[in-house]
Amino acid sequence: MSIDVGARLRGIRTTFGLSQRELARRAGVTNGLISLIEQNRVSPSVSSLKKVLDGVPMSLAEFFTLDLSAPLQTFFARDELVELGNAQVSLRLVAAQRSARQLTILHERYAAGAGTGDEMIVHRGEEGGVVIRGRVELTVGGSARVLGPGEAYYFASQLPHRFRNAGREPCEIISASTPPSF
Amino acid sequence: MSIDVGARLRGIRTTFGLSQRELARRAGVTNGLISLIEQNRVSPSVSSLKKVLDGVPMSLAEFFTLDLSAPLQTFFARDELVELGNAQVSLRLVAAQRSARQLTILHERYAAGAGTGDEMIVHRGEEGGVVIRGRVELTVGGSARVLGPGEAYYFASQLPHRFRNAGREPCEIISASTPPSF
DNA sequence: CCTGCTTGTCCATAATCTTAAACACTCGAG
DNA sequence: CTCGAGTGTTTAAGATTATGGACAAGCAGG
Repeated sequence: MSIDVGARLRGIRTTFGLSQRELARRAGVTNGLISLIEQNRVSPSVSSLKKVLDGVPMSLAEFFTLDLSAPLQTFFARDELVELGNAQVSLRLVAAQRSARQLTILHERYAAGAGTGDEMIVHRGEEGGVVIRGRVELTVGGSARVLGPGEAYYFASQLPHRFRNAGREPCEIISASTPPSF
Repeated sequence: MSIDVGARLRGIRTTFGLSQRELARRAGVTNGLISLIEQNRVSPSVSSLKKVLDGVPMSLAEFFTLDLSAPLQTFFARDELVELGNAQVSLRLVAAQRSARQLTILHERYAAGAGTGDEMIVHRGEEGGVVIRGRVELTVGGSARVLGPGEAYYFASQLPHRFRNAGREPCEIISASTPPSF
């Protein structure tokens, strides 16, 4: 048995903030079983393990796919964001290292007068964001609007869209889109 | 027990062309156990299932990740390739539907009648490619197909596979595999 | 028709897993 | 300190799984 089922289960349970008894209650098994499994003193039957994981909840596939040796990074320092932009437009990607991302989260910064260009952008998915500094002119479909700090947007990315810094100081946006384009 | 472990195991075993006894011998368990598991008359312990899958070989993660109801596409017609390029650069993506790809690309060429030999190849990872000239007979798991120029393939390398030039002229393939085996 | 080899299934028993209950420990409140 | 409620662990007994062997069916060759 090369796979340490016990350590996996314990790691998952503690990650979810559950006690053995609480997990056992949710799963419909006894707390003793959880204890024994976590100590690798028994190799649970697939049906038992499934019952236990249902209490998390988590699928068997997820359980065995989980890579405990390289836990996914949760927090990212400022310089851990990956810069995708240029001198005028800074696009700093969150969790670029993560392989199976569902979201692209960007910290965007536009110099005065800068923007995404005259060409309208069109791609799949949806995107949204919040302006945190400066004034941004956002054009989506036929309509345009200037957004200031605290204001936000959300639209289907199939609609032609364009960003432009409409002020005299740099502006910043936190944006998110799915599926990942970077 | 919502997951049909028995059917999965049987499907995998037959795909690999193994009898219950042969798999049992490789796995170091009894053939009776294989039979009982496949009939879902027992829910094997994780350690037993691991032993059985080691005889294939296949990991627990792969076993539970396998989607039998919607098998991953193996063959792609010319128009099933997804174009990712533009007017200047054409990028036609193979198996765009499949998430989490990590590929290395090869340009392969087989002389008339040549191939990878009679032995089926089995290794870890995934591989795919495009035929650009000639005709190639590709056998993957139980199924075989002759692919011509513009057609493509993509499959998990754990499935026994074999390439053979099925035509009278040399054939060429642009292929990709992961992790790099050569 | 046999013989020999293969296949998958089934059964009694041995081995293992699961339960229920008790145990020891920690922590905070009274 | 003492109590209560929480934690994880342990153990014996009951439930389930795994084994080793027997069984019937299918197939190829003599």
